[in-house]
Amino acid sequence: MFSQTVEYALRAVVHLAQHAQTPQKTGDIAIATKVPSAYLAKVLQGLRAKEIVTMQRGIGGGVALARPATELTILDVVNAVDPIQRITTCPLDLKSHGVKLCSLHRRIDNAIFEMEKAFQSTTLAELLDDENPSVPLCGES
Amino acid sequence: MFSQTVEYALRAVVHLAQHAQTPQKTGDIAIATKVPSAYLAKVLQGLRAKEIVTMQRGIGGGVALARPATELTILDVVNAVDPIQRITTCPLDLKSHGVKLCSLHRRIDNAIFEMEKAFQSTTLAELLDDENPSVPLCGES
DNA sequence: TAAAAACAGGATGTCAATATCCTGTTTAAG
DNA sequence: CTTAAACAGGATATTGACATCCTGTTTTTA
Repeated sequence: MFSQTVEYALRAVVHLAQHAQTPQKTGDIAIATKVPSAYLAKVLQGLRAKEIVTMQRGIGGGVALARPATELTILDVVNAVDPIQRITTCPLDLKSHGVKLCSLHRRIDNAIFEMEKAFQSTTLAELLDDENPSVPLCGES
Repeated sequence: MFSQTVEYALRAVVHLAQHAQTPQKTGDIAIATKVPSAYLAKVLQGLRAKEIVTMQRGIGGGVALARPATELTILDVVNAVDPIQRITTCPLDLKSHGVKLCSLHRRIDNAIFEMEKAFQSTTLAELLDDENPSVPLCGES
C-alpha cells in the first residue's frame, strides 16, 4: 500500500520529533529506526529537498526538523517522499469523460482522498502526545 | 497508490458487468479496457483463481463474472489481485509494542482501513447505476 | 590551518512488478 | 472426428524501487 521509503521517512521524522533538542546523526537515526543507514541517507536528502528537515555538516552536525512538530503533518512527510497521486483525469484517455471522472475512477479517487484526509489531520506532535502507551519507535526489539 | 494490476482488474470486471449477458473474449476485453491483452490474460487467471470470474474455453467461450454484479464489491476485486494489507504487528518488531501498534502505525493502519471501507461499500452494480453521466470505460478515445 | 566529523551524491547491484511471446490444451460446432 | 476458437501457462524481457558502496565536499573544533 505504501512504499518502504514512506515508512522509513515517517520513522525518521518521528525520531527527530522525539529528539527535537539536538541534531541527530544519520547513523544514529538508522539504528533507532532500524532503517539501512546508506538508504536512509538518500531518503533524508529527499526530505531536505522538500524542506521537511535541515541537515548540518561537520562536527556536532546532524539532521533536524525544519519546522516544529506541531506544524508538520504525516501528509507533509508522505508527499515529500512519495506524493499521493489523486486521479484527476481519465486513465483511459476517454475524451467524452473529459475532466469528469467516470464512477469507477471517481470512487477510487474518493478512497484516496479519504486516506489523504486521515494523514492531513495528524501532526507529528500529536503522534507523540497520543494516549497510546506504546511510544513510537521505543522499545526492546 | 494502487498497482497497475488492480486498475486493469477493475476495468475488466466493470466491462464484464456491463456485458453480463454474454461471455466476453479476453481480446475484446483488452481492447475495450485498453489493457495489454497478454497481460490481461494473466490478470484474469488470477481473478478466476479467486473465483471472481469464470472462464470457458472453446468456440463461444470467454470470461464472465462468477457472481452477480450486485454481489461483487470493489474490495473483492482489489483483494483478489493485490490484497490490501492491514498493519497488524509492529513493523519494527519491537516486543514491547506487542500486538498493540504505536500511534504512528495505528494511524497509518487507520488510513488504510478508511480506504478499505470505501471500497467495501460499493458493488459493481452500483458503479453502473451511478448518477454520473460518464459511463465507465465507454467513450471516444 | 589541520584534521576529523558528518553529510553529498554518483555508480552499481538486486529483486519484484509489469509486460510479452509462444506453444499446449480444452471445447464446441459442423 | 476434425478443426478452429479460446483459454493455460511456462519462459523470458523490461523497468523502477530498494539498497549498498565508495569517494568527495563541507564544516566545526582545537
